[in-house]
Amino acid sequence: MEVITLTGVTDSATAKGEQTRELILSTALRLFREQGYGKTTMRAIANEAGVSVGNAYYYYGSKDHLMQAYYDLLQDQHREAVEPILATEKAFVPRMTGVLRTWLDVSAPYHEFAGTFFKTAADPRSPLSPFSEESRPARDASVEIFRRVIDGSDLKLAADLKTELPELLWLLQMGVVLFWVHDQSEDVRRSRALIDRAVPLVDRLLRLTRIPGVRGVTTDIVTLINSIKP
Amino acid sequence: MEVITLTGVTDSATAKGEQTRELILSTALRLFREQGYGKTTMRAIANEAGVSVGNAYYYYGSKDHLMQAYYDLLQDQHREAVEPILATEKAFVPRMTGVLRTWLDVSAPYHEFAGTFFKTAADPRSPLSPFSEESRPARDASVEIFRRVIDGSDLKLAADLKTELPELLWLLQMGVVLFWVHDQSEDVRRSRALIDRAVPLVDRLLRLTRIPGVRGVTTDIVTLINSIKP
DNA sequence: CCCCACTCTTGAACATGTTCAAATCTTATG
DNA sequence: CATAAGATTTGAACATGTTCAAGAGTGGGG
Repeated sequence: MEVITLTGVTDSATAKGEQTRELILSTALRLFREQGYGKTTMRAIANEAGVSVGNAYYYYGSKDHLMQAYYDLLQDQHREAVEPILATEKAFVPRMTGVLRTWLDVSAPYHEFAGTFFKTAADPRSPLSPFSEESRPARDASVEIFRRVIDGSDLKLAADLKTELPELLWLLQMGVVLFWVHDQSEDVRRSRALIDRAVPLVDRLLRLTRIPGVRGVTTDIVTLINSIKP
Repeated sequence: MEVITLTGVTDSATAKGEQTRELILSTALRLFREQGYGKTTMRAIANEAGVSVGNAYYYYGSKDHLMQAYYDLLQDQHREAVEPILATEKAFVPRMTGVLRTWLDVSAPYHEFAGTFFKTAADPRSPLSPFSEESRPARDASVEIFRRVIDGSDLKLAADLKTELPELLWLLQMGVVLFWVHDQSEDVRRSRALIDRAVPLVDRLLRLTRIPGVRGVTTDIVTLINSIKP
C-alpha cells in the first residue's frame, strides 16, 4: 500500500500508521472541543475513531500527550496568524497588542478546557510545562515571535535589554494566559482589556529605561534574570 | 463519651468525629511526606489510619481536599514563624527577605511533592487555586503579612502604591514559589539566591517611584492592577 | 509462493479516585 | 431504659487512565 503523506513524501512503511495517528489526534481534539477535556474519555476517543483503546496508546503515550499535540498545533496556528501583523504594523504597541490578541483568537475555541490544560502544564515534571525541555522548541518559536515584534518596531533599547526583552515579553504573554484561563467574562472581554492597557504601559516603561537613574536598575534586573536561567 | 478537643472545648457531639478527621489528615500528610502525593493512595491512607475508604471521603471530599488542608497548615506555620522577623527587623530588605526565606524553610519538607500540589493549584476551578474564593482566607492572611512587612519598615511610599503593594509582594511570593517548585538545585540554593537578589532590586525600584517621570507610570500601573481585580 | 521480522491492533485486566446504600453507633428524649 | 433521629462507618461497585500479552496484518528475501 502506498499513501502520500502530508509532507508529500511517499512512505509505504509508515503510511498506514500515520493515518491512524492523525485520525486519533483529530478525533481527540474534536471531542475535547465538544465536551471538554475532562469529560472526554480515552474510550470515547477510541470508539469515535473506530480503533481500540490500546491503539490510541500505541501512538500517544497518555491522554496528556494528546493535549501536548494540540498545544503544538496551537503554536503553529498562532505563528501563522501573526504574520500579517508583523508585516504591516511598525510601532511597538500595535505590534505587541496584535500578537497577544491573536493568541486569544486562536485559543478561543479551547477556552472552556484551557483550565485543565494549564493544570497539567503547571506540573514541573509534565512535558507540557512551559519551562520543560520538551517544550523548548515551542517556547523558542514563541520567543522568536517576540524578538521579531521588537526588531521590526520603532523601539530604541540598550543592547543588554534588547537581548533579554523577547523572553520578558514571552513571560508577559504567560501572564496574560494565566489571566485568560481564569477569565469568565463574556467573550473574554477582560483579557482583551488587560492587553490593551498593559501593552502601552510596557511601552512607557521601556522608554523610561533611558532615564539615567532608571538605567542602573534595569541593568541589574537583566543581570538577575540571566542568573536565574537554568 | 466526652473528649477534650484541641480548643479545650468539651463537645461530646462532635468529639469522636473530630478525632477521626484529625487522624485521617495527619496520616495523609505523613504518607504524602514519606512517599509523595502521587504514590499515596486513598486506600493506603484509610488503611494506615485504620478506617475505611468511604470514611476518609466522609470528612474530605477528595484527595485534593487533603492537600488543601495541608496548605492551610503550612500558612499557619509560616505566619507564626515570621513573627520574630517582623518584631526585630526594621529595614524593608531584611524584613521581606526574611519572610520569603522563612516560607522556603517551612515548605522544605514538602518540596518533593510540591509539583503535584501546584499542579492542582493551577486549575482555576480547583479550590486550591490561589485565586479561588476558597483560598481567600489563606490569601488574605498572607497578604496581611506583607502589609505588616511594609508598615513596619522604613519605606516611604505614595498612598496609592502603599495600598496595593502588599498584594504585589504577594504576587512576588507566588513567583518565588513557582521558581521554587521547579528548583532542583541542592538545598534549593537557587531559590535562596533569587530571593537575596530580587528583594534589594524591589527596594530600589520602590525608591525610584519618587522620581517625577516614574511616578506617573507607577500610578498607571496601580490603576491597571486595580482594574483587573475581580 | 512461503516465511520471518516487523508494525500495528485488540481487548481484557489492573490501579486508583470516587460514590452510595446499607449497617452501626451515639445521643437526646420520654 | 427504649426508641427515634442523626452522625458515623463500611465495603462493594463504578469510572476511567493505563498496561500488556497475544493476535493480525504487511512486506521483503529466498
